[in-house]
Amino acid sequence: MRILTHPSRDGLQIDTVLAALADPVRLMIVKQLANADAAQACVSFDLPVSKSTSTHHFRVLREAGLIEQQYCGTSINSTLRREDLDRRFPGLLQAVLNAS
Amino acid sequence: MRILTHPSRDGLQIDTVLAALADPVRLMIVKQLANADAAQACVSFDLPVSKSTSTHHFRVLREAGLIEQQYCGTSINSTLRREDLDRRFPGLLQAVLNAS
DNA sequence: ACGGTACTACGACGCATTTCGTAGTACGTT
DNA sequence: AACGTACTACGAAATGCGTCGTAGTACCGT
Repeated sequence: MRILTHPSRDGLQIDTVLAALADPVRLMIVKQLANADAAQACVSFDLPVSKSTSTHHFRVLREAGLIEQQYCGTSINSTLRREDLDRRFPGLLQAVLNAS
Repeated sequence: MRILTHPSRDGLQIDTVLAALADPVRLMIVKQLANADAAQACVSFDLPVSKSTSTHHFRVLREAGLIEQQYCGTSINSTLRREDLDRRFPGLLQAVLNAS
């Protein structure tokens, strides 16, 4: 329960990334992260689902390589992997964030 | 069996578009369409699934607004809705096509 | 040590999606 | 009219996904 694994930048797959973004709840998370200046604890997100469902979605995002999560006390701080995403799939993140 | 309905450009939803792109078979179709100079009949696609499954995926793409399909004899010619997509979600299609 | 907070693991349920085969329709050709 | 081609509709099976509750772990504060 101490180490969270993340895929490397070169390991990001377009299929996985698109699938991760294709869920409305996860899209909310990504948008809230994009608008945040600092890292956010999971608990600070405003999501219309239960705690365990949140955990599930954060895990999907992390395993797809969209966010980075690290422990900080009892919390987990999440950040958007902007730079890695922009390098690997230029324009993708911005296009999704601009939408709607 | 004559008229195929397509969503309007303003009716395109980012969730639906991303979900449509998140399937490997459908991504193949989109890529093959992007590389084609002219409209393609469904039969000319090289896909690792059965005929009825192809029909299903083409329908999903059409209903998401990614492709346009029109009857042409016994065939259906499909084209990518590049312009509509670029207007509605600038940069998205290109980013996906560039990936991998 | 105790309690509280933040998150996870697990199992379960319901629903959507992917897949296919079969049967059928529409159209062109002979 | 008869046939072949291209695609669709429908139903069925398998799989996957989103959702949740419960029980549990890890950490911090008192």
